[in-house]
Amino acid sequence: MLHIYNSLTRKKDPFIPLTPGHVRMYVCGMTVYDYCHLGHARVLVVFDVVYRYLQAQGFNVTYVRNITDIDDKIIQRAAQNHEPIEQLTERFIAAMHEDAQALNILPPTHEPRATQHIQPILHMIEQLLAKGHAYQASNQDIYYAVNSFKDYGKLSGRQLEDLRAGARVEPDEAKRDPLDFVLWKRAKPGEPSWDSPWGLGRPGWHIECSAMSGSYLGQHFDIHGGGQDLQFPHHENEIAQSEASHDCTYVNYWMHNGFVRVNEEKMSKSLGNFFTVREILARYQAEEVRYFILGSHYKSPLNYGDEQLEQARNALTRLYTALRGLDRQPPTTQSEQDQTQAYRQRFHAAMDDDFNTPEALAVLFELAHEINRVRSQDPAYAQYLAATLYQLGGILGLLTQDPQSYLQSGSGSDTIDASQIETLIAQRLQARADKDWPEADRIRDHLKTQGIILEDSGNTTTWRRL
RNA sequence: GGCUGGGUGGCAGAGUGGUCAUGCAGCGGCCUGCAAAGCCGUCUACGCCGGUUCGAUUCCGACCCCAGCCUCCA
Repeated sequence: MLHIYNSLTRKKDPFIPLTPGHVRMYVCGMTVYDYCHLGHARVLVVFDVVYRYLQAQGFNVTYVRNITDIDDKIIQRAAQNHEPIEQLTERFIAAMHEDAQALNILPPTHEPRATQHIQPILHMIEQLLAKGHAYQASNQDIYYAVNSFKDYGKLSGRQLEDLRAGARVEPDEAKRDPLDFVLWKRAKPGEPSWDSPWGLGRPGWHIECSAMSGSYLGQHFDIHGGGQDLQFPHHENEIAQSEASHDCTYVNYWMHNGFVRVNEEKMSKSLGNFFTVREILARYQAEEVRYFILGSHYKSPLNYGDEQLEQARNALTRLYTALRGLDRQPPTTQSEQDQTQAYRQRFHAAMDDDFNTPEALAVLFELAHEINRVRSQDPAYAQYLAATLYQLGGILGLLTQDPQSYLQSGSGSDTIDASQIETLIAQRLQARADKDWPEADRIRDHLKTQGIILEDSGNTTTWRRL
């Protein structure tokens, strides 16, 4: 049975969806004013695997991942660029979709945008006002009154007192309590705005997720995910908003993925030490990036570096090398299933344990090893194993390429093309037939300097890129 | 200061109260014209100090160290 580490209970809880067979999941997506960086890629990949695995387990999954397309940073960036806000956000939404597609991320069921859900947002704010959980301050902004919600702090394990002690007090703010947060912000001249009972304005950040998750998943749903840094205050505030307005539990399972680090330091926009997905994709294949992300548990820190990406490349090379020449057809007969059963079980046991992808990957390597071991003596068994490897890899969104094309495709600038390589291989085969070893070795060494590795097997030669 | 997570072999990274993680790298062998790939074998571990236990890297306690959140951030 699947167990998920729940940030709310701080332990692994057995996963039982509210509706049998149906999982409703919401993940905080991006604020679109810049390109996705590796941290965003991690969220995308991690929850893509959650989505895929739940589906592989037979659940019907409604997966919602929002887009924040209105906020201070967007307004600021648009002004800097002298660009209309909508043009800016459309540009980066398109870029995000490109990155996601490259990383083999399945599209979520719904991808709601804040600006297209102003009505439900207004409705929720009205409810909160009516119930006394929100108030209009002297500056006209609407704030959530944190002290009106007795469970505030339950997700992040904080006490209101402790939070107040460390809270930064902005002198010009009209809040009653420094921890109160804005639900509706009145528009300044020139800013995008929507009409509301409290005048022209725009939503605060936290309210959009409460409103949109409610619209698509209902007031109480199964899984809510996002980066660790959203646990407080964003998710805490979402709970406060949703539970106060609906008088019911908001979410059963909270999942938070760890950060990407560079040199043991958090990769973030404020530190400026981030790498965009497209920068990385210029140097490594998308599948290698995906493998790199899944190579550590989603809650652990993930240290970014060339060495790590190269290790991912080597690891994938090993898997694809084992798969070369074998078929991806899944086993169909009972006996085929039985022969590979132990591997499936171990893979699922790993994934059932809070999506332990590193351990699941280890099972893939054991399959690869077994394939290599038996392929000459028992080709039929090797074929079942290969099909299983493809199938399990597919649950992680890996091994979707043809082995030949993976092994022969480079990431960066290739200096030599396939037909040139083939020509040289033909020349070398002749040299080998003539037992002209120095010439054969010369060609092989020459290709090696171009990053091409030759592999002889009998009287055929295959090649791959390093 | 408060609250979360962590500290595993050369590197990355799982896990477990007493036989193997896994990948890369190393070493020896097989295969090969030589390689590559692969196979067989093999070496480097569990922050520190106590405690529980027949036995602890794994459980408990203290300590040290690291990262994160407490302010926009995936």
